[in-house]
Amino acid sequence: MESFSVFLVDDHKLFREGLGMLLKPLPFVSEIVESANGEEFLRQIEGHKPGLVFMDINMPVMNGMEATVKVLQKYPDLAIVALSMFAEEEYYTRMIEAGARGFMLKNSSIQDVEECIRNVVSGHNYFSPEILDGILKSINRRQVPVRKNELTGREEEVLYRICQGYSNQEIAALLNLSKRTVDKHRENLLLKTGSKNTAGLVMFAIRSGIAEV
Amino acid sequence: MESFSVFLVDDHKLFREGLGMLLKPLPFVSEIVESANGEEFLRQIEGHKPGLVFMDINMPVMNGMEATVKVLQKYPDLAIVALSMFAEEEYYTRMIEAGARGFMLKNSSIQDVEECIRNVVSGHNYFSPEILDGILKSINRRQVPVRKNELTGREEEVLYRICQGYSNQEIAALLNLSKRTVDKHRENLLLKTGSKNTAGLVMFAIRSGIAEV
DNA sequence: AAAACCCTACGTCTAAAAGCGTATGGGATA
DNA sequence: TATCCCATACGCTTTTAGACGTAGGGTTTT
Repeated sequence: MESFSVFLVDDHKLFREGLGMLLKPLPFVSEIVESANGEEFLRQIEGHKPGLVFMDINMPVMNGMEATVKVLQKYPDLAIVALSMFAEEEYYTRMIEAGARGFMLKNSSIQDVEECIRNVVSGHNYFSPEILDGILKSINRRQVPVRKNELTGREEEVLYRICQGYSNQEIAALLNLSKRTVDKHRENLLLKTGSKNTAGLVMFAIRSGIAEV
Repeated sequence: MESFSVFLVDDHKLFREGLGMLLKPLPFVSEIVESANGEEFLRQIEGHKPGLVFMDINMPVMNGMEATVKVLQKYPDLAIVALSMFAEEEYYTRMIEAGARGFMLKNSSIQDVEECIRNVVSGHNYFSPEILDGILKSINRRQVPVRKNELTGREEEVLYRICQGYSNQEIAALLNLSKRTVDKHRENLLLKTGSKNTAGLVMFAIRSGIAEV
């Protein structure tokens, strides 16, 4: 295997640096470049094309899904591995759609990472075992052929405010809308996210990065 | 400075290993021991007393606050530094109460960590700048001298169910209580956590580790 | 023994959320 | 052009949550 440079995109510096130290000794890693978020990554990649990217999902400014979509428009054969704390369906389905070749949980070992790299740079995929379990499960309970998610901009905005503790009335005032409009957005949010109440909406928002804990 | 062993307590293996790689070269670090959660840590510390502990807060089985309280009962002079993703008041106040000597955010640099270690092992404290800001702010808005938090066992249980999306009625059935009792617990939860509605409760629960994302 | 705290439980009232349906104008898209 | 999706908005009903208050029986702490 030829050696190549690796990009680490994650907003937590300690994690980036630590992972960098783990990767540096690997024989096929020639260089490591760090980015704190998707936007910084898109800037740094110009004239500096990596062989592999480890991409966090939840990041400020620009998250990993957006960055993945954008960078693959320009470099369609780039190997991207998503990094996440959570084996959450919403995450890996979106990242797979975005074009990521692998999905690793942050509680993996460095041996797993090494195996992942070998697979991914040779054109294959790699998914943490927990993710594979999740994928199989989600295939089994696929009663509805309809896709549920993908919120509209307004829905995300309303959801974000809900997580901040605002009531529909308050959100309406904030966004200059009728209270009944916000009611409707909330109704659609419950439907799309498959939640049955506010608690479910908040959990969804955090998992999908719309709200931060 | 004499050299000493360092414990890393965090449920994310990659983070542990990475931080370990960063710490290993430091001259005063003689050995690194990893634990995946508070319980494992308490087992491993027997006959293996470290000079310093980096303790994650959100962990399964036993979280960082509980582990800190317990280990300090036995080794009151142990230096413990909390590690967290979030500069959240609930976190650092609890960890400070528990007896931690420092609080670092996971987006710190290894230089910060080194400074932190120097301070803490010499008996001083260390807090990330964001934390210090938060502490100052919280002092400024201290209208109420009353302590708000510390939930009872029942309250935590109810809160946990709320995060799972259960209504009060359903929780009552689940725990064999009157619906009105659960109403009351929920009311007290709002009061103690300073939330104004369900969304706030869920956010609190996640930050404090009562619910997992 | 007294005080403090916890868990349980009830009553009443208002506000908010949730579950339905309908509808219109605008923009993108097929 | 016709179709689809989005954002906007309203009506109606039921369920749930939130804001007060009170109170007994139990345990733990002082």
